[in-house]
This record gives sequence, C-alpha cells and structure tokens, in this order.
Amino acid sequence: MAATKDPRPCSIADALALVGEKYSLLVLREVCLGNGRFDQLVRNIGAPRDILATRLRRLVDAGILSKRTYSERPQRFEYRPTQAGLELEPVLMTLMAWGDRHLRQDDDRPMVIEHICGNELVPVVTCQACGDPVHHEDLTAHPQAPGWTVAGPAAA
Amino acid sequence: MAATKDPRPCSIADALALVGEKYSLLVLREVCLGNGRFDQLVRNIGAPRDILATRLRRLVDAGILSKRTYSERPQRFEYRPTQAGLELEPVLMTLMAWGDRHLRQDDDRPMVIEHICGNELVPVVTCQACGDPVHHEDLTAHPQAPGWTVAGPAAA
DNA sequence: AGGGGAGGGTTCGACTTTCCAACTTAACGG
DNA sequence: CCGTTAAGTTGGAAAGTCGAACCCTCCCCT
Repeated sequence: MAATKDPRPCSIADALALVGEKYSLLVLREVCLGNGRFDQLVRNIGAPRDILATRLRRLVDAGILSKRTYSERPQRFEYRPTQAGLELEPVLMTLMAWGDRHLRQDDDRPMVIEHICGNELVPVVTCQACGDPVHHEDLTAHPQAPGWTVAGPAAA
Repeated sequence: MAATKDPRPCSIADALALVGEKYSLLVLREVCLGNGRFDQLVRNIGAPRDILATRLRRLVDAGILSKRTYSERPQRFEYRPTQAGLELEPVLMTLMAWGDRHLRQDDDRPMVIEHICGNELVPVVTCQACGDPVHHEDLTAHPQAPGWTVAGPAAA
C-alpha cells in the first residue's frame, strides 16, 4: 500500500525537482540570452562556482542544457538550451512579468523583451482550445492518480 | 560604485527570491486547489512541518497568501491566495504542462485541469499584442539596468 | 472529571547544502 | 618566462533541512 505520507503526485513537483533548486532557472535565463560560458554565468548570476558546476551537470543530465565545445586547444565549453530547455522559456517570461507587476513600482523593469511583432512582450497564458486567457476561477482540477482527490489522499 | 560581482538585476531573480525556495510553489499549488490548512499542506506536499511554517510566514509577508481564521474557539486558520498569488497560477500551469510533456511518457498525467470552455487546459503563452504563441527565436532582450548588456556587465 | 482526539504549530539534534576563497590545470600571448 | 583567461575543484565554516517528538488549546465522549 502507498504510505500515507507520500506527497501528491504532480508534474509541478517533478518539474521543480529538476529546475527548482537555487540558481537553476537563472542558469536557464542566461543560457537563453546566449551567455553559456562558465565565467559569464558566475558573473551574471552571482552564484558560487562550485554550486554552478553542480547545477550545470544536473541540467545537462536532465536534457535541459547541452554542453558544447567551442574551442579545442585550449578546451573551452559553452552551455546551450536543448529543445526541452527552450520550452521552459515561457515559464521564465511569465515569472518575469509577474515580478515586474508585483515586485516593482512604476515601470522600472530591469529588462524588456521585444517580440518579433514589434511590440514589447507581455506574456499571456491562454487556453489552447478556446484562446481565452487563463483565470483561476475558470479552472477545475481533476486528479488522475489513484488514491488522490483535490482535497488530499482519498484514504484519509 | 556597483561592485562588479552584483548579479544581473532581473525580475525573474526577484520573483524566485520570494517563491523559489523549496516547497513554496507547491504550497501555492495546494492553496490554489483550496487546501489551505496546515495539516493538509503537510500531507499533500510532504514537507517538514517547521519548514512549512517558515514558508507560510514568508508567503504571507510577501502578500502572496493571506491567513484567515475560519474558526475562533478553537482557533483554526486557513491560508488562501491573494490576488498576487492567483496571478502566479499561470506560472504553475505552464510548469505543469512542461512537466507533463517532458518528464512523462505516454499520457499518465497525475492531474488534468479542465477549462471552463469544456476542454482540457493546455496552457499556451502568447504575446498580448499580436496573440501569437511565444517562441524563443521571436524574442529579443533589452536590458534596461545601467551597466548591463545582454552579454553581461557593460564595464567588464 | 478524565481520556482521547484534532489542529496548528515549535523545539531539538543530526544531517546535508551552501558559501567563499584559494587552488589547479591547460593553453595562449608577449 | 610571466601573466592572463577559462573552467572548473577543494576545504572548512556557516546556514538550511529533516524527522520525530513535544506543546497548547479546545472539543467530544463517557
């Protein structure tokens, strides 16, 4: 029997287990910006070098980044996002927009993203089926995992 | 003068400083599902009680959750998302979709979200101005912070 | 009046991570 | 030969996490 202390099975939790450690998403940010070299990452993120090395290994193992040699002799490497990594960029954009809206007064955004359409990117999360923006009150959760309800473990 | 070791100013980093600690986004998940009571959170997230208490304090202080009394005598509390908290839900949905796509084979999603339109929610991050889905190659970053370029600190 | 929950935490010590500075290795440039 | 750049690794102190046990208040049952 599943022990009653197991947490809710959830892709959010699984995703965070990979990219939820400190600095991981900032690594992805820099790499998406094109700054894939170790010393650049150290400078732009402000992370300790050893931690950064650990995170990079993990992200490469997870298939989110790839490590590319951009110079043999002297050996030099560069990290780049894989397809899976690139698909996390919308998460970053959405998070950035939230920060811009809630963590800052006025319009002192430290970074502006320009969309190819010529406008500043304001990311909106929409429903693929109907195209409408996603609002909390329009959502209903349906747990699929056996033994779980929205409220908690069914056995409880 | 700004020390050259300051990291890139960025709303992603600022947002993660608030909600990027372990369990914080899972707390938000549960609270958005309507499970705002301490023991529910412990069970559904699987976090140590002391850590959870710390996270809850932080999220309330940050204005992401509010603590509501749902019973005086005996005193009982419940955490609920504020408006700012609800606006993080799209981030969770996007992250969940990424996890469903990349961390699982087949269609064994542990949770399905139903949109009010009657379809299963597949979140798509779009540009508010033109409505098109956001792709990496359509984006250009423009740092606004003085002393910073896309590549790194300007002084470097 | 006593006993047993439930709910919402706090406390403790062991364990694990993080942090920072210094060091390493390899190759290049003058 | 000397200094520099890049990409890490190493070591020890400081901070954070974990799990179990404990606490407190009130309710309900008998």
